[in-house]
Amino acid sequence: MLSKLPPRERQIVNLLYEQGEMAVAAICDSLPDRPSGSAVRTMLKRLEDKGFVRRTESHRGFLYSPAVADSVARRTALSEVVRVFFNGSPAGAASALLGMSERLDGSELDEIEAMIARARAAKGGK
Amino acid sequence: MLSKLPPRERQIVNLLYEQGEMAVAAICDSLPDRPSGSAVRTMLKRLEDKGFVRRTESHRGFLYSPAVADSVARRTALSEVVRVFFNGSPAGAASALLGMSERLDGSELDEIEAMIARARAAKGGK
DNA sequence: GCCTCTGCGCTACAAATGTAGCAGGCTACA
DNA sequence: TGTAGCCTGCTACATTTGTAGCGCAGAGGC
Repeated sequence: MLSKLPPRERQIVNLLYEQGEMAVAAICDSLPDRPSGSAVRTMLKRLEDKGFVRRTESHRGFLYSPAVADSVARRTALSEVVRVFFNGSPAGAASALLGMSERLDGSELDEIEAMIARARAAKGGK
Repeated sequence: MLSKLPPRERQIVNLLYEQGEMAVAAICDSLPDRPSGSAVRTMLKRLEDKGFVRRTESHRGFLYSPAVADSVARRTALSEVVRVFFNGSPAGAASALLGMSERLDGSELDEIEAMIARARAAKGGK
């Protein structure tokens, strides 16, 4: 559903997913072309209305964070990429992903191998 | 750079990446809310100007296709998802990808395992 | 207590986006 | 060969986005 957002709004939501929680000033600083605070506040309002962002009162002003759970947003984003660019094949996307990273983290590789093993077991077991 | 496109334009480009090459009528049919042909043509013109789409004359009208190579677009899209949702860890994303697919294709799993092996070798070899 | 400094919510407005209508050209076929 | 059907390129216009300015309210310093 993030794909329905206009470019700037998406940038903001992306930032929030990256950082988890941000104040307006921080958002301005992290955004290309440094928009004014009020510009960002307007977007955040719209995003809040659309249900993508929620805010919590903090000691100094508000803190904004994504309203859609990370896990859900991740799933949606991955699904879209898989559908559009990998002909619906998650394994194909995973393969490309591993291929494009220069150095891979050992423990994560372990985890992936374990997943493959499990997948093989499930398939063989049937 | 697809992230700079407004929602509708992105939908169209996504379609083109999925299908490879499409006529205007087919695009209309595949799009939510069935926009009119002229609406779609306007977008395609804009996308062409922006350099995301190119068109080739066909026997009957034009055929539209993505102007940015699939491989490049894939990379870009994956990078963004990885950065935004997986803290920059491609392996993490790959892991999530494998976890979310119900049935995995055997030969692709082989390929992934081979990649892991290569990655391990490269790391150990240094 | 007063004054600055921040941050907030309007309001306003230019630019971009999303959509449709219309007239013209080319194809095919009765 | 006339005419029905597509497809195209404008042009026009409503809506949405992107951006900024203004005035107000609470937090601290002096």
